[in-house]
Amino acid sequence: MAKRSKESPGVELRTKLAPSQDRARATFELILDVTGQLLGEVGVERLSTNMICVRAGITPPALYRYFPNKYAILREMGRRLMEAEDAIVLEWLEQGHGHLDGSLEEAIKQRADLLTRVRKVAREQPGGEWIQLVMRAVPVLREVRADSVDTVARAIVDQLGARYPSVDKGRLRTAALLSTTLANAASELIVDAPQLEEELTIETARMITLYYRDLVEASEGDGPAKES
Amino acid sequence: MAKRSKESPGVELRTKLAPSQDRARATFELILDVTGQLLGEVGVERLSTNMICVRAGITPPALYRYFPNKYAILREMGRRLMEAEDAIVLEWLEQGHGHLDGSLEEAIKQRADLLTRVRKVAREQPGGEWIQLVMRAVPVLREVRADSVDTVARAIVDQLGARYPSVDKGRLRTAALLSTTLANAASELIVDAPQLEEELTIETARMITLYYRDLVEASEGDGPAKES
DNA sequence: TGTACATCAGTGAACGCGCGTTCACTGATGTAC
DNA sequence: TGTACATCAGTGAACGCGCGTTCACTGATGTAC
Repeated sequence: MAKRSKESPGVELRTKLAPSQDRARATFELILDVTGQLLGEVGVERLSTNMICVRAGITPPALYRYFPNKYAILREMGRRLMEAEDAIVLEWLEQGHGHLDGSLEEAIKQRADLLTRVRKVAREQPGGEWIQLVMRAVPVLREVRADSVDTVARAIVDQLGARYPSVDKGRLRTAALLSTTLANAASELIVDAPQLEEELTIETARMITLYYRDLVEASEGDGPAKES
Repeated sequence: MAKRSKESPGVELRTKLAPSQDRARATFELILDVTGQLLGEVGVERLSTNMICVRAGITPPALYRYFPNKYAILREMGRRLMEAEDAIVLEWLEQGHGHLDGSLEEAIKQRADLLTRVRKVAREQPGGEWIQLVMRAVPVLREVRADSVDTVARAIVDQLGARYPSVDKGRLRTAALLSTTLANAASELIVDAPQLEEELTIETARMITLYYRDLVEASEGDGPAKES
């Protein structure tokens, strides 16, 4: 979660009091939950603290007890989602599923599984599919997402860099950024075209896997993979 | 630009009067221009019609003469950007640059050129890099972007479908959606990491090209491209 | 186990502000004769 | 070329509303003895 210091001036994003009683914890969670619902229904720009309070059945001061403003709520939601997603990806990497030595189809299948699991986490969080979008569209929140992408990219570079030392680290990092970005973008595409979920998942996995393969093979001394 | 009918109820998105005099046209353009500037500075949610008027040096009724609300302004900006980008892609396809018969490196270079040109169009429009984001994050505007992606995807299916008839049309469409999505996502990544522009462009081109290659080769009777 | 007290959690009501939007109007531009 | 009139473009000032936020308060929960 890194650099909390570099926050843009004027907008406090940290949560305030941490709830200590059960009732309070329930309220805190309810606020996040309701915000997630509303995100999908009305979008960020029309979302307001008053609206959240009405839907949650609480009064504004209860909300302000925990959050200084709506951006802090969104940030907390984003932080949690990123954390959950990152955990899945990091675990997957540690288990060595990111390696490219076995069969191509097997590697694709492994990656498709990963994509499915990451999306499942997002779907289980109310409004989860919208939060990623919000993290990008709201300037003050971009950092949360950037941190997450950075964390994942680093882990990929570490893992694959160790396994395939001949691959240029810079290119590996670019590849990591791109594949992470494509995976996220594909998720958002599925929100618009849910009937294509399965195909999009497998094809995204294929696209990423083919690319890493080429990257690894090209650097292993036998030149660009398959020039024709 | 297709289905104008399916607009969400309650939010009018069409522009109102078309300006007929030079002064009016200048005002119209100024509004779009200023909105683009502000988009990057404050984000969609804090953007307001009053704010636009102040920056443009006009009074609110002047703005309301042409636009019913801020979403109509954003829609017009989005519509223009999508139109300009689509035109470039469609022309590129018609010139046959999307074919995959020549050398791999040549195909990648052609595609990188395309990506660069598309991005250039976005950059030339004030706030252009933010508009794509807004088109996705604001529910009422998603249709504009979806239409554009759809247009491009269709063109790709037509072109490649004619050239490589053995490729399954459904898969081709999925591929078209994915590649378009990746290209867009990469553009947004470059906003955050401008120093990586060149690498990200070439690697995005590589990723897409490798994928199409595999798709085409796999269906041309010799099975999956390179199983190991 | 009961009670007094401290702390935590949430309420009711209101505030000032900037939002989107509109009214009745003035000034600029174009056009007919 | 000049003038009268129609239309177009933009102004000044205001509106009601919902926004974010805060005040002084009540009720709920936990704790010490």
